[in-house]
Amino acid sequence: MAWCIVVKTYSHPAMHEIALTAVMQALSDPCRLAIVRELLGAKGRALACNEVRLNISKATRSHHFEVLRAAGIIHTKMDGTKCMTSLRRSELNKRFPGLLKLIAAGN
Amino acid sequence: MAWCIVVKTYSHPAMHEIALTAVMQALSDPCRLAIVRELLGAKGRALACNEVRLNISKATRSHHFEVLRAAGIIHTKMDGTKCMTSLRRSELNKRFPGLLKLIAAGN
DNA sequence: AAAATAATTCGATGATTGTCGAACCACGCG
DNA sequence: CGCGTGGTTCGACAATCATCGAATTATTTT
Repeated sequence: MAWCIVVKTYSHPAMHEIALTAVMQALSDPCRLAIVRELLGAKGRALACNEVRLNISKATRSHHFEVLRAAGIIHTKMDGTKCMTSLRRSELNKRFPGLLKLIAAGN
Repeated sequence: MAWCIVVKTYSHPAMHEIALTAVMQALSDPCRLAIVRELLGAKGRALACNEVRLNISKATRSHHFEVLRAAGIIHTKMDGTKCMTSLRRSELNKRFPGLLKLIAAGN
């Protein structure tokens, strides 16, 4: 008998594959910018997706996290029924120095 | 007899009116990013719109400059038949410190 | 086993966007 | 004056995007 353990995983692009335009695009939506800022405020702690306060449906929320993931900005990992999200801080700082600071300061 | 001297002018938003999302949005297009980089390379010298090399039609070009202008990134001024474009460098550096450096470094 | 929880996937829909050609306007020059 | 140059404006069109509800999957709790 064969076993196949199915675990949901997420694909994260390598940093060097990421274009600045993609990052800008991802951050051009107020919801997504809010998500990133929340993560910045969490000081490195990973957040469950639903921990981020947003007035949008589950589906839309999932979509925004997907976009941020594809843009290389966040990292997602399943943990039981929750999915824990964190910023790819050090990588972003290496690839796009100043970006996170810009976002944190901005307003 | 009444005179009405009609001169084409451009409206430029004040810096404090500009949201980071709008800036990100404007820079999320490869053409527009290329324009900004060209201006960065011009070291403060204002460029005529058509001086920027782009494989797009006049109409599209005009559109992109309009978007950049609305986002507060460039400043445009008529000069005879040409329109001269320059970066709003110091203002951008004040409002969004690190942004221009990010764009210049990016790749 | 059933219920509750957390999140993704799947259409669908309406809005925004990038692109273009064509028409247009203002200026400077012969 | 008429023409060329530089740029804008106006539809139009296709593509992308944000948003949602409903169906679905996986896990934990009861």
